[in-house]
Amino acid sequence: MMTVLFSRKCEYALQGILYLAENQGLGNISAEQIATDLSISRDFISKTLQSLVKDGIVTSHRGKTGGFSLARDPESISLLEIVLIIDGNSVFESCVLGLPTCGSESPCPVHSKWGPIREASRNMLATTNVSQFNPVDAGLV
Amino acid sequence: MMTVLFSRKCEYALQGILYLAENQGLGNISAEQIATDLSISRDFISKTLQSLVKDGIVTSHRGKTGGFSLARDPESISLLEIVLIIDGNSVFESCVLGLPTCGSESPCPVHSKWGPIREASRNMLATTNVSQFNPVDAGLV
DNA sequence: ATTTATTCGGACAATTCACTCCGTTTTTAA
DNA sequence: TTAAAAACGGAGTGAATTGTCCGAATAAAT
Repeated sequence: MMTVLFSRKCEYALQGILYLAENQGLGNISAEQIATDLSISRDFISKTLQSLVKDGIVTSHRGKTGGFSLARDPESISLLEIVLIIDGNSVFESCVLGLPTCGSESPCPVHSKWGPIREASRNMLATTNVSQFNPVDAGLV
Repeated sequence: MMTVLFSRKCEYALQGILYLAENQGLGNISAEQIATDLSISRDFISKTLQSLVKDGIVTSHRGKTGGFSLARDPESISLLEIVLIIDGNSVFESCVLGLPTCGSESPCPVHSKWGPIREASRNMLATTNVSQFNPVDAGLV
């Protein structure tokens, strides 16, 4: 497995959203520019952002001067929301050992130990919204 | 991504090791029986355990009455050791957003938040040894 | 000795994931 | 009106992972 916790597509979605948040107010930003600045594939980040358009997180405009921008108030967009859209919530509910029957009724050997860690990671993502990374929104400018 | 944190092979390795720990003292246990009890593929768990044989975690015997058993004192086998053998340590050092440059010098937006969670998960695995799951070793019998 | 039951090794098949490519549509600028 | 630049859609490619299969080697039981 190459990725840590999330799929590649999810990682790119998070990177892309954070990039749009950081550069909010600059109007439409093309996939070309995002890809260049993040050093990732243009076609891939383009497709990833397109799927976020369908979910109402991002808006897009075609044609010259077209591109992507945030569709909503950045304060209302948590990292968790992005993760749930792309990867679903299986990360937060599946057994870490892969046991299909693991649960509160028939817990696996590390079930109780893993629970708090899983909750902490979920909570971290839920309480982190993308406005914290815009210099203006975060009061850094 | 189907798995939570570890590769399928690593999940099976952990399941297999825990199974051998639980049934320690019963002599050799065949891949057939392990696969049946864990409801997974016999050939796959067999191959996975074979790789653990090479690392000195598990011993194997061919022929009739052959099978697998723990090679070492179960107290000396931590879950972390298994994970490092199969999946390596990239899980514990890679950026959760997938940014290749992320580190203490140029941290990603969630670097400081993710650090403690990563340490907690690593610590959980490091401090959990498989003897805790043998009824005799754990003093449950 | 023969049969049976196992690990072992290698090759192979299937699936998923990550990415690429190409043509179409849309929109702005010249 | 034409050209350029962008998102969009769909198909296709490559690699890694996952899982299967088969035969050989080994060892115990009969």
